[in-house]
Amino acid sequence: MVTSEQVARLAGVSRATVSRALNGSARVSDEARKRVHAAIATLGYEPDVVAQSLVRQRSNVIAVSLFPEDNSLPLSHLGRTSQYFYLGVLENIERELVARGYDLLLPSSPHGKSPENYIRSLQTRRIAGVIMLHATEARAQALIHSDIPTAFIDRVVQGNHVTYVKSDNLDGARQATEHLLSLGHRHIALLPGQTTDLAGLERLLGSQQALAQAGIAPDSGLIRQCGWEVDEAYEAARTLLAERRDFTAIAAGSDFMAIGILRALTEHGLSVPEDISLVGFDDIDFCQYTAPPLTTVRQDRLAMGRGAVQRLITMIEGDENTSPLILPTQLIVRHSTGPVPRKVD
Amino acid sequence: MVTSEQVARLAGVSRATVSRALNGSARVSDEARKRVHAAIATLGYEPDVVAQSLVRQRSNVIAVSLFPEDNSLPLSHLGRTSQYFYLGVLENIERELVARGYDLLLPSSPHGKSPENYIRSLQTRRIAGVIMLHATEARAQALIHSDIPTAFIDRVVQGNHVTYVKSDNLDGARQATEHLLSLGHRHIALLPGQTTDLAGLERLLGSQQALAQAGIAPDSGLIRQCGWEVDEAYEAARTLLAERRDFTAIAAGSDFMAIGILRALTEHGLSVPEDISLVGFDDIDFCQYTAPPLTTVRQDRLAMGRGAVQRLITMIEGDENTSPLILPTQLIVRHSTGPVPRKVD
DNA sequence: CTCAGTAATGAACACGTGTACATTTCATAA
DNA sequence: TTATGAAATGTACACGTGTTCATTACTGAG
Repeated sequence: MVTSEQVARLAGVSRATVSRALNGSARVSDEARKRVHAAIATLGYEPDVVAQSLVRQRSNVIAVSLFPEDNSLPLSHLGRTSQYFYLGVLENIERELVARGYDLLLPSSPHGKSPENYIRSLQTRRIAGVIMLHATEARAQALIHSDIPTAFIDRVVQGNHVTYVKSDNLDGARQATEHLLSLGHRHIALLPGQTTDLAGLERLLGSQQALAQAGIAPDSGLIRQCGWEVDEAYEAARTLLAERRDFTAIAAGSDFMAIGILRALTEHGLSVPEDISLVGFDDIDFCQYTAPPLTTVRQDRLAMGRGAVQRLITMIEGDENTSPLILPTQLIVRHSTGPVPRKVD
Repeated sequence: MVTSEQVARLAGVSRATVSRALNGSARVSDEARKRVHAAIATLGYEPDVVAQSLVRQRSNVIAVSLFPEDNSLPLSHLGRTSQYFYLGVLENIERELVARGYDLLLPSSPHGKSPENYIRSLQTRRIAGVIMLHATEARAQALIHSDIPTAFIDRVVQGNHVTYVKSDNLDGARQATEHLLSLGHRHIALLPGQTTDLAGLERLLGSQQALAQAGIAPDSGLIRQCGWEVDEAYEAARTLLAERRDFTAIAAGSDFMAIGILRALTEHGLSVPEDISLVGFDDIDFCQYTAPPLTTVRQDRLAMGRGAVQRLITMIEGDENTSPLILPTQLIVRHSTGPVPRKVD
């Protein structure tokens, strides 16, 4: 390991000058600066990140929570399948962090700890900030009340050192529903996902707004609340079909849910989009490969990751109050939606 | 921040005694130990991980490479879709690391750096060890020749401080092919994936072994080499169909490839498994939700993650030569395979 | 009682860096 | 020439921990 001491010796200056030459802030003569950089290049010196973290009282590490916090449960409250969406966000978070000189730590702490211990474990690691993809209520509260800068994804929060990034779920659901309406559908079943999650609730409201605007009376029999998982949507769709409800289209709360619904429809002898139109949400990679390829609402994973990092770093660097970011969504029309079938029976 | 100094003061001992009481090795009187633990509980003390890393000359951080190293490319050489498989492995790596008191860092270093800088950046972070899911040749070589303990996944390596974990791809492909043979198939097309990757090569060889053992002459016209991506497999399958080859089954190198193939078959008016049987590889979550649900070969992601962590930690703790781990694979029969169709034409 | 030996403990240094403060150098104006 | 100030640099301390080495307390044998 080559240290700044060796660099100083070779450059014929003191260690303090080396440090100043690197961190730029203080004034160093051009002469000395040049010699220092030459010595660094010769020796291949890189500062010891650990020692820097100790003396600066802060590391360059950002903790990102991707996995469920309780490892006794195989599923997170948001569902295993949501990880596939968040993986895309994570990848963009990673790129943006690296570009800005930060490291990414997974997970934020040992599982199963109390919120207090969770915060403490972040502190003993000198974590500079946190990005929350999956957060339990307890941890979210703990972070909000701590002074650790945190960016939440898909969760609305308020306070100092805290902000959030989310998609405009309401508008996305509205777009999807309006698309179905424009195809002539009037009886549209809604399976918006877990409405105790904000995302699910907003997707439900967005669809309802579009229906109301089109002058369609709400039919509570066509609204089904269920979890985010494929199987749950599958079961909900089966129930809906068994009840012989009258509908020609379904708006799903996520692509994985749409996949479950698609399966239920197919098993029931219905074809998509000839008999029933189907819209998903998220635009995961997989959508293009279902049969038929899924019409869906795209969430901008790149902007989500970048936006979270950019806002988090702003907070870390001192700007305590950072405005949240609401990202536009975009309807992607593929082949799971079509015109209303003519009534045969 | 509560420090060991405060604990020492409250317990009425010196800081050295506190340290010894925590790290166990040296002898401390029961009396003192008890007072120290009481003080720790009262104050809620947790050791400063950064300071520990500095003095121990080693952190408790394991770097895991999940994402492609060159962020100018949207795809890794192993393909974007392989991330979905490795995400499952990563989750198990994370759990096992946390259970053993280690942290997980993503990524291992800034992108686009030379192998020398890559190693140096690991060293300045005092990284205890590395798990490689996606590795370019240059980085793999750099790690092998460094003294940083490294566990490779799906890559065979030899040397000190280095070991690997992989599935028995050969046997898996053999199982899949034997399954097709047992259903009466004699004309089996092979799309084993990227055969410049070890996994692809082994899957090809496994299938060929099974065919040879059944006394079937190799038909090079039924072997198609292509990349791991859905689209590549889709195109390869289309070409195969356009050539009007005579086959009743396809063994794919991955589930995502199978999805592409399934699409090509469906578009060509063929149904699975009535006309053509199809086997995948990996058993990603998605397999259950294709139409029809995919017969495939399961790789044990839990054992893969655990095995890599367990072997890595063994190396970190001093046992330089650790044997590799070859994991058994398991055929999962769903509904994409069936008996040979009777010849109609 | 004395001496040796051992268990327990504290003082002090080391890890590699950033930075406040003191010191030196040098130019400029009175 | 001398005083003044700014610019550049070096010295020394701090960050929080682990660990060596010296010191103290205590036990048991002679």
